[in-house]
Amino acid sequence: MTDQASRKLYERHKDFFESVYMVVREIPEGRVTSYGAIASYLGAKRSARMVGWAMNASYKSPGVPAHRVVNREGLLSGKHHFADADQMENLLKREGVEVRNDRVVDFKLKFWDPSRELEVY
DNA sequence: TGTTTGACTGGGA
DNA sequence: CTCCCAGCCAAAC
Repeated sequence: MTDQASRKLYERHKDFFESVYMVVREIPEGRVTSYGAIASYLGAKRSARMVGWAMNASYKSPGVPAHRVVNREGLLSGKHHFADADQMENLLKREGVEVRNDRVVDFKLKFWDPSRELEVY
């Protein structure tokens, strides 16, 4: 591996959580995306779990709408990490996203894909 | 220092 | 539909 490549890898890793937060902050109200879609946009397609870790620590960073990130099936897999068991669902419903049985209704329609909606820098 | 555990996912049986 | 697996890698233990 070249020096440049390893430096790039290091930089990407160092800023990964912050990069995740930047993307999540761009999710419009009333829309949702998935851990994998964010990872994919950041060039780490197989690191969806790391996006989960980032969300786990997201309370430390202001203005990160963590409730708009769900899993690939539209399930609210992170609901237990919010203050109340129903907070994630309530936040979504408040902005017009219907939720039934811990799943986003019309997930396909509400889905916001950063790879399609954001410019690649 | 080694192992286990996940806010995950795509593929396969 | 269910179940399993490999790949992923930071934390926690």
